Amino acid sequence: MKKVIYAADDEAHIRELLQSFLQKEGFEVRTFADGESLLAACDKQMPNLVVLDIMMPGMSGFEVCEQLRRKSSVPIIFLTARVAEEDYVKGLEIGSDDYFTKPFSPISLVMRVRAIFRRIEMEHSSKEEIVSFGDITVNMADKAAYCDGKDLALTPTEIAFLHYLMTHEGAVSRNEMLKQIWGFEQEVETRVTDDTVKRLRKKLVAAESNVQIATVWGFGFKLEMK
Amino acid sequence: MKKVIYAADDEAHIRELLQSFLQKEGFEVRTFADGESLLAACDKQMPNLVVLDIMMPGMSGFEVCEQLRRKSSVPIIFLTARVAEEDYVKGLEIGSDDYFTKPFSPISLVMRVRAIFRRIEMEHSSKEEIVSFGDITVNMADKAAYCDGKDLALTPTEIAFLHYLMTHEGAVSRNEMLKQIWGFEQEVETRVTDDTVKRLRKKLVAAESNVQIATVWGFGFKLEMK
DNA sequence: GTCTCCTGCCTCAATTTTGCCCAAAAATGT
DNA sequence: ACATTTTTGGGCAAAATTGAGGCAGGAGAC
Repeated sequence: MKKVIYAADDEAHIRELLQSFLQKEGFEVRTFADGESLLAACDKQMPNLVVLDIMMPGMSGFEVCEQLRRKSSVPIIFLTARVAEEDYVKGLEIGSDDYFTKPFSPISLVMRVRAIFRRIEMEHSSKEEIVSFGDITVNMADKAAYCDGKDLALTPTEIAFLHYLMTHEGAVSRNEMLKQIWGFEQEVETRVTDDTVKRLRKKLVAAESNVQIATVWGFGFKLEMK
Repeated sequence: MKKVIYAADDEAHIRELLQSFLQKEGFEVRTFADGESLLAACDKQMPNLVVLDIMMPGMSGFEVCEQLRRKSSVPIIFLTARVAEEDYVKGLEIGSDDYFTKPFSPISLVMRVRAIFRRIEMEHSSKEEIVSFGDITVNMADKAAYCDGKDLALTPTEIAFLHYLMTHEGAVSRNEMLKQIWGFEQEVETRVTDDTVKRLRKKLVAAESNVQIATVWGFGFKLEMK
């Protein structure tokens, strides 16, 4: 899914510059000659990032920013011809993410945009929810496991089992599994772990993963790479 | 709760500068003369933000960043004496958040730090009024949802449900929904979520949206694009 | 008062998961 | 080599979960 970027600037050649450089990076870009039309477009669909010139006829970039901030925390980058510190400070105070002084280096702008998106994605994916081993990735937020990006279609028990194996170094005993995943007190046959392993193995083989579940004889299981 | 900031720089006067300005802003600041000691401190307690000089004896700022990124997505600001573009790019590529070229304006740094924290808080408090996913845009101010700009005519419960799904990454459990949208204490049948999903799906299909609500078996739901 | 719409709940059918049994295979001990 | 213990894999059916249609009470509009 392409990231959508809206940009407002009254100077046509700046709009062209933004359009061409950001589009070349694979973003979907829409430019506007003034803040009002950008705001109107946001009401229909909020973009993933906004670039605002500060000095514009009609609403200033600051005013547009304030309006946007009532509805959304979409990242905003200001463009300014003035270098006065107070503008900079004011811009950041009302919630912008960055600013560039004209003339700016397009490559720097692109880099900054990518840095902002990377930051947001990192915040979202909150790291420890996603673990990987070999070509297998388990995403607990999605409650799903993937092999090379392809969904393995695991059931709740299977996901829990695999995730436990992946987050615990070395071999894991059957009793530990029964305690952690099935609940200690439950009257389940000790062999249920084997059932889950059986089904997991089948799905791993079907997906041609380079990961396999090895048996630790008389003890439990551990993950291995072929 | 004070935000904690760690900073590493081999130049004493830079450390003093950072210490005094950031402390004055109400942050808890600890400075280190090299990257190793900063990493060691992170093992004890991860700060809310890290400032790294790139050129340091021992580990470079980049190396410290790479180590940190294995454990955390803590925001990182680089300080550099060099203006070469490749350094900038490299720094951003390995997941930093920003950079400053020495000599830098302390007030600018402080502003940037506050902007980063503000951004994180906004992300967290997910009180977004306008959010989009695929061709769907939900505007909580209007209590309306649009598919490509066309009103979906959703009811209050449906709007709340869809908005919650859109503002929460990954799958959402039925219990979470019941708690957040129907209110925990209420004695509602667990299946009411299914009812809302049923009705939402019907409207999404009718609007020919590229968004669909996927079932996470035994857990809840999540948004997907076709 | 009447009408419409929203929403929770019920039921039945279809689907999926999962614990269990059993026989064969593998590993271990004597 | 032989007996014993453990693991494997197939198959099965009970249990759990979900989807769709329909219904009715209640809030709000007219």
